Amino acid sequence: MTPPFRRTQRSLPIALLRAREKVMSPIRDMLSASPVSEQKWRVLRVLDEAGPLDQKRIAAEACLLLPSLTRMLQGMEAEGFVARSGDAQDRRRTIVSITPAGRDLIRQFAAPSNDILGRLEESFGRERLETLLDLLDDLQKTDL
Amino acid sequence: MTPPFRRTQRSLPIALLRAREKVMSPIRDMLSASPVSEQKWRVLRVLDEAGPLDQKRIAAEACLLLPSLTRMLQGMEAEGFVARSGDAQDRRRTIVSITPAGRDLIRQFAAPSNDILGRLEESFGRERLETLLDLLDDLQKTDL
DNA sequence: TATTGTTATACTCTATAACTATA
DNA sequence: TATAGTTATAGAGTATAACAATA
Repeated sequence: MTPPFRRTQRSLPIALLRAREKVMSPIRDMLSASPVSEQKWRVLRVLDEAGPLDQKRIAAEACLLLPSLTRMLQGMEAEGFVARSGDAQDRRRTIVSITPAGRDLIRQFAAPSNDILGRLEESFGRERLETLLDLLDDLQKTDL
Repeated sequence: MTPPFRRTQRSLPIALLRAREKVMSPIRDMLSASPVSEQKWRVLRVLDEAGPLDQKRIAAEACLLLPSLTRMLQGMEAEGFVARSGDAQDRRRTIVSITPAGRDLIRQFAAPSNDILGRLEESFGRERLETLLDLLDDLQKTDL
């Protein structure tokens, strides 16, 4: 009788999780010295890069649910890291942008974050890392 | 001034998360019809594959913290999916094994689970999936 | 002294549904 | 009617420390 499943080593969901835990471990250590959670950090990274976005888009980009995001943004707005304003074209929408304080936070942790990923690049190999990122990107775009 | 970070599309932690969310989405739908959470499902998969393990090892394999695992195993034991027994050699340890009911649960969801991953393999490509799994496996083993 | 596992505790995020306002 | 976002609520998992038993 053949086993009903791929071995967990060959299970894509578990492999993705294990790889992510590996990479996130030092980043979590870094973020523990910051005023934001891992999830809030993702929101800041997305806003810093993409510019102002509505909440639905942020939720999709940062892999969060809208109700979770609402709560997080309320906190982050109170802490001064993001600002929210209504969309004049579509008044159902709220446009969220990163503030100077939010950018300062990002910059403050840019160095340690890049150190971590630089070390990874060194031991794992730049070319293989590029290949991995390409594959992950394609996977995300694959029809299921 | 160059941007201080890689684009989030090229950020490994976010790429891993997005890819995982993509793959997990249909699997979560599947598990919603089961009596176990995503995390408990991981524990069952690990036990089914590796055989009886102590809790520290399960936690490492399934990417869970020991206190979380303790609570989950108490529930799973009450539900009859796992059994726990003391280790005669080292009486600090608890050995956990999957029960017949646990295996039944695994088998019950083997087909839909493999369907999902089969569809993925079809659209993403078998060879690229193998490459991706190899890279993820290597990443997990990389020194940081 | 170090390790395995448990308990306690506080907190955060997840998940769903119901609701408001706007389109 | 559908969509964007909020609120409410329940529950599960995360994280840390402190503890017990054993090594």
